[in-house]
Amino acid sequence: MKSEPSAFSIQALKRKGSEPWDGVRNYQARNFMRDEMKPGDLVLFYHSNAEPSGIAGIAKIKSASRPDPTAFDPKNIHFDPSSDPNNPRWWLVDVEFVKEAKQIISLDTLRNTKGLEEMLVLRKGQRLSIMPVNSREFKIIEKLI
DNA sequence: GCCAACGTTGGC
DNA sequence: GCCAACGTTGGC
Repeated sequence: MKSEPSAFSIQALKRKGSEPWDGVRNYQARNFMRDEMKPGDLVLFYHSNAEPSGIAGIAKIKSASRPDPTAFDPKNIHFDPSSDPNNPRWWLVDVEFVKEAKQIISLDTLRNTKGLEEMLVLRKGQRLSIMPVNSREFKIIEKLI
């Protein structure tokens, strides 16, 4: 799961303990949260637009998916007037802090680590903010954190 | 700050 | 259903 640290960092998650992953307005990313993520699933927390960009820690899915309340709040920047409360368009999961990396696992490091060649986040033009990681890749990265 | 890559919107 | 225009993402 990606986040710009200037907006919400792994340190912010550590401080707060957990956080509703609201504001996602991309259908593919929503589908991962709504349909695929289950409480207890582990997450790589990625800092985008950062210095350096890379994996900043590990988090865990805390809740089952639920409608994103910010979509119904006209004052919220993520308000979506076409999302019907009776048939919510946008969903979120609550994410819980697990671990902060001793140092960021940078994109450069990821690219140079054997076994991570196929990682989605390393693909050119990949802008998706939530994407799956396979368990083999996860284990390799877990050792680096 | 630049800009390539991509997703979404809306006229037709 | 096509596709140009537009907005956003995110590495650099």
